[in-house]
Amino acid sequence: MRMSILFSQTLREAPADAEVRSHQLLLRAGFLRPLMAGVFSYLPLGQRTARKIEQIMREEIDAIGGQEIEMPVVHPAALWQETNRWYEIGSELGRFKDKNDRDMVLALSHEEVVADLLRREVQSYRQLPALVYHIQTKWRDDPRPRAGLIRSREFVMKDSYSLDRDQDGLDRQYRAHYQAYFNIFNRCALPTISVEADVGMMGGSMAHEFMYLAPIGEDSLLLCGNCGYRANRQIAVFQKSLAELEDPRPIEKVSTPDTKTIEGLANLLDVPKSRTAKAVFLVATLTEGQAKVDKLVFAVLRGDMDLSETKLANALEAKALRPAQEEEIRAVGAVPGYASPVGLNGVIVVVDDAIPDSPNLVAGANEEDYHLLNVNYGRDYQANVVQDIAAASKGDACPRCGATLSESRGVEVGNIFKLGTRYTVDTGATFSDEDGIEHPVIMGSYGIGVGRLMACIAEEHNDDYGLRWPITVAPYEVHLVALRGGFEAADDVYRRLQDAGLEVLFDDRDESPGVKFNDADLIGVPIRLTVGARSLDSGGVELKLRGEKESALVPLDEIVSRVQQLRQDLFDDIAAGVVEVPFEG
RNA sequence: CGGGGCGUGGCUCAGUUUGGUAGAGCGCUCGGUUUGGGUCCGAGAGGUCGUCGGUUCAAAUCCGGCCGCCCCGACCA
Repeated sequence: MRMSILFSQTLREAPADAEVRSHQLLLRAGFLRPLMAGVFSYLPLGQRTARKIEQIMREEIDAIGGQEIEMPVVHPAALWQETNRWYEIGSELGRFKDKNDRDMVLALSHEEVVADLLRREVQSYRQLPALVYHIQTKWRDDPRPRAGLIRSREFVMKDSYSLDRDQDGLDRQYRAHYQAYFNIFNRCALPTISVEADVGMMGGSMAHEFMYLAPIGEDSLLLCGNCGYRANRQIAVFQKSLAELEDPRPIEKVSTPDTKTIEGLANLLDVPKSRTAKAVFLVATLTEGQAKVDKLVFAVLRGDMDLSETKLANALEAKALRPAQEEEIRAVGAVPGYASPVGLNGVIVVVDDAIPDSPNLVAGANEEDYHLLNVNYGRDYQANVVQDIAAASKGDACPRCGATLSESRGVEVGNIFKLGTRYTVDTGATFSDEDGIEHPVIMGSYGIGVGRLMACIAEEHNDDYGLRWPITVAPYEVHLVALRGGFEAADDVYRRLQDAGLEVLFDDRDESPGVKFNDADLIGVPIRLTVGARSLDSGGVELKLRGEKESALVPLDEIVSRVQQLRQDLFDDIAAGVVEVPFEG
């Protein structure tokens, strides 16, 4: 491609509303342009990198038996009503009506359509297992898009769907994806780890997320340096410190004026936070059939622990949780800052599983400026649910080995879900076994966001001058710069490199050397060639890698073979990083 | 959805406090100059100051509504 006709320009300065490094660079280098919040156009360079990432995904999913298909972006709402997701998912799901006033859905995922295909195409166990996938646009009307492609509303996703007759088959395909995903990320030179994850709106029984560790990441991860336990904080478990065993003592009301926080309470009464009970009020949206009902939920934890809203939502099978308003809390007779489950009616009480083993806690009296001493679960109040609803934190004990957990931030670049029969029962997607008995197909679903992956690669591979693409995903392999006195020779080199099958971005513009070098650094193509009077006088073409300072001078007649060799070396370097990863889960 | 910030040529911003009819740099066009790390000089094009309404002789500037964008939180590839 000749840069004189390339349909994009570099920007000297980043647009003011880009804060994240990858976002700034992708805009400045002319890979992306914004259309509206969370929606972007891909310019030629961005499109080429995205296509390369997609091709890597294609190859790796094909290698584990995937068959590429393409499913529609617009679905009839009726199909989503069958699986209930029409009712369960909120504003994130794009909805509109067609000309006949029929409800329509913009695809945010394709489990429903796969299930619909299944009930049409698959009747027999002989047709299983199978694996289908596509690479296609999704619309998720994210409440808060941010950081460019890291979190957008419209994005392209590679989503695959495994179809099996039994759990063993699902396990096999799940593990195959686990390795394929590491292969994909390694081929993109993006370091990632897998973590145990919540199943979220996909449903199902098991999920892993693939995380690129970075400060800009929005997920908190808990990691054990000793045994390798890794989990998203949403669902991470930990060994809870045990309270001293003591006999329950009688409840005692004490005056605690102006003491609304656990911190203040522990100080005032001179007890550790673990001897207090914390009350958290939330409103949970529960589905009863197709109807949504909001219920006030009272979560009780020990004062030294934080609530995991994900764990709580899972315990209640709630579709949404939000903090309760003060009026809603007072309406049930509780007093914010002095609340406790003692004596409350008409709320759903969920108690963390550390509470029954923690006797004689300090809890609110549901009366301004008073707390109760020696509150005991079972004797003084009951719960609707007793379950682990506490969030693990840095410093907590690893659930497996007891070592100290550390915390990191990560960007979720991919995930894999064991869906089981979550979608196939509702839709009647069944097959007949050898005995003619019908069973629902067992599904898994597996997604990687193309744009987010591209942004993470950009986030990982850049320096003060611009992007530094790994050769596997670089928009071009070679950036050829023509300078004064070298245009003719460069034109010849350009043709010969192309004839040899190399991908070349040729800067044939009438610009000063400084502009060209700066643009080359900004765009970040891995191999740079410079042809000018000076290089020709010294004997040929200057060859330099984007990541390195020093350059080499290569005679004109050797340039094609040298570049081919260098290109191969760069590919080999990345291939060396594609390794077997033992499955942990 | 809660909190904060911002909307002025393609981009970065000044001008708003104290109303008087819009500016700089970059980019773009033309001419010259320069030519190995964003040359320099000159000329030029380009803006209903997000939008609607109000106050006023007069509004980018003051007041109100709406829209959009960004950041922080609750949520996701």
